[in-house]
Amino acid sequence: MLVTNIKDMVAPSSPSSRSLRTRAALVAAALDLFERQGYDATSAAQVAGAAGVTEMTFFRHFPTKEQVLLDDPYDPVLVAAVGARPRTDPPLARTVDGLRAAWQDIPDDAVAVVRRRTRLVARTPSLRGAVWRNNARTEDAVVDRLVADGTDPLVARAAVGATLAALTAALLHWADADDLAGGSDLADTVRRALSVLVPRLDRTGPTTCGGRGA
Amino acid sequence: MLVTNIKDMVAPSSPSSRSLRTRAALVAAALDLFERQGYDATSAAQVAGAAGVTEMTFFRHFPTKEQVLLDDPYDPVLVAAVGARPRTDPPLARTVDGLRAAWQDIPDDAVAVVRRRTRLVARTPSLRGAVWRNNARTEDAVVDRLVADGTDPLVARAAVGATLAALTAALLHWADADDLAGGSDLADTVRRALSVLVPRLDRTGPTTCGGRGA
DNA sequence: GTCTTTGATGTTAGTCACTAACATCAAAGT
DNA sequence: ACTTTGATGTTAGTGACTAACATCAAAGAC
Repeated sequence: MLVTNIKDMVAPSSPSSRSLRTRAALVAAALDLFERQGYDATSAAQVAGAAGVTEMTFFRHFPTKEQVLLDDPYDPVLVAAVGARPRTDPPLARTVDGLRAAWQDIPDDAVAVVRRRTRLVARTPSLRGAVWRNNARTEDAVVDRLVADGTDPLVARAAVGATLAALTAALLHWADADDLAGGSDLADTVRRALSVLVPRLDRTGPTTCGGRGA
Repeated sequence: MLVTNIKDMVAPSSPSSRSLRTRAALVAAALDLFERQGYDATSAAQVAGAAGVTEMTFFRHFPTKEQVLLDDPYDPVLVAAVGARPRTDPPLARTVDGLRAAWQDIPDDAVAVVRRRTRLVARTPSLRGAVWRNNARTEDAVVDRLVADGTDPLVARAAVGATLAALTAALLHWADADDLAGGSDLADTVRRALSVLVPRLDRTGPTTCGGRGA
């Protein structure tokens, strides 16, 4: 059992192209079936079958049926965006401004897939819990960053939890609306929801208060 | 099938004392077993058995295994507290002040049971989703109240979602701490978390900004 | 080109949350 | 006593997972 390559010691193995293809097929089949017949009415075995694979293989790629819908690796981006805000800002302002920056410009193709998934979540009550379990990961990551900069843990939890809640409200609201309406712009919806927590300064017109500084 | 009593027309039936006893036994057995051997390691059938009843009966009283832990009917209290705040206040301030008022003074016996349950949730990752599914009910109720008063639906969702997130952060933080420490006061923890969103005015010392008014 | 290794997949069998259909029991009213 | 009706039990089934073990297929060693 000799190790023939350093790479094998670093990680168990980088995912093979075969594995990646299977995973992609599962995600595609899941989105398709969920949209056509509903999330609850679709079994994991059925998704696996549509992807030309076994139920067992499905669960080797995704720990739960929900996770096939929610496997975005955006956390590092958010953590970086929040961390980039001045450490002198209060925690809530740092978090809100960080998320604001991160969601300012989203590539159009990303918007499309976010929309499909969020629509499914919005109209499937049993998936709400999954969203929050997913948010928990993100929350932990951002909280760790704030705490590392000296923020009180409770304050950090409250600030990040509240901000992610507002963001989630925006996403669900946006996904639930019809595309036809003119007001269904994702970035704008996110901005409106976040400004409930921290008003923006870079805006024409009067603001309620001086803003976020000490 | 004649109706012999007006009461029978109001509700299918008021829960009999027998039903109430069974329900209480299930809750007690669940809390006990969950604390002793963990939530995940305890099956619904086991809880039912400890309560002297069948698994089927368990699910007749609680739609899911989680709900045996989370059956508090506090929603109307919160809705009333938020509704009681002046309609001229911005939505976030109304919500935060409402929750603040509702959690200001909690009877000591209620604190004890909230603590037991919240501790379980805090140390059981698989229960996090349940908390949010529970919060969703409360969120809907409070949002409806705000929207009825003319608040924009997206703004209402963001405000209420964020506030409940901060409150939940406070509860989890408080339940996770050891009782020994002096700072483990529930009401104070809630106040600290909520003041991240809206600073209080009734406080000595300088505040960052004018507060919540227009 | 064989040989070998190793990760990806299949097979089987089992647990547990939950549901539906039907039978029974016990209390409460007549 | 008789009847009604809600609470409970019984049985059987589905679907989300998990564990143990067997197999297959691609990538490298020779």
